[in-house]
Amino acid sequence: MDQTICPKFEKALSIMNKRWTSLIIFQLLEGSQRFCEIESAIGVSGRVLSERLKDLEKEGMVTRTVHDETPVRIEYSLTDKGHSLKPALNQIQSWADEWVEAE
Amino acid sequence: MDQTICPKFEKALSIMNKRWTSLIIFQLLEGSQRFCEIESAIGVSGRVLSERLKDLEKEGMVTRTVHDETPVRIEYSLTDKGHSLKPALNQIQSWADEWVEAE
DNA sequence: TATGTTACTTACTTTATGTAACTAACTATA
DNA sequence: TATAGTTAGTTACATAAAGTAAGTAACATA
Repeated sequence: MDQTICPKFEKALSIMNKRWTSLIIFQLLEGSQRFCEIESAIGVSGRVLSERLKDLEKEGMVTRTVHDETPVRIEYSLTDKGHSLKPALNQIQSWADEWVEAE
Repeated sequence: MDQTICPKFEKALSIMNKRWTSLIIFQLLEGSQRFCEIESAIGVSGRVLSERLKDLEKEGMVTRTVHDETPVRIEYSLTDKGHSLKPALNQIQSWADEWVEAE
């Protein structure tokens, strides 16, 4: 285990490479959304979504807002840090458009 | 499980989000390297590295070249498809520089 | 003959994820 | 008042993926 790779870059990948994380952020780039919306939009299980949203909150990338309506409405939205991943995700999208074949 | 997300993008993420894949590609952006070099540079286990390199070959992103020396030397290098991920990885690097704190 | 080299593979353990049922805190309906 | 319905989770259990460490093939050198 050498240390030839930038630790910030490694940290970034350790966040983004966790399954579902990038898709959750991509989804939230469309605007704030509630738990069940994210769940059904990207097909992640509630168990993992819950885990990821907590991680992303800890990383300061996502904000959780409780609206005291009935039934309770909880909104997840991106912080500036979360939003700033947009160019990277767009680059991945461009790569996909050019290199990934449609199924 | 809706289908609101571009399938090409999802496919791209399913490749890139597999643990170690992005780091392997990032490492190979420096030039072709052999198995044990990649292994020690990024700290991936041989078991998984072997698996990932096979996947990446199947996806047409990595080429495996055998040099009949003693002991045998096997070089892994990026194809155009693999190399073209550079802008996306650079964007992640930029994001990391701006937003990830040094430890 | 024993040791060293690279590039793996195999067997086994630990961790991560998927699945589906369950809970809390309410409201609406019968 | 009991029953069912809502969202946002959590829990327990099963399966899949990754880590660990030893083993193998095919050579060469000491």
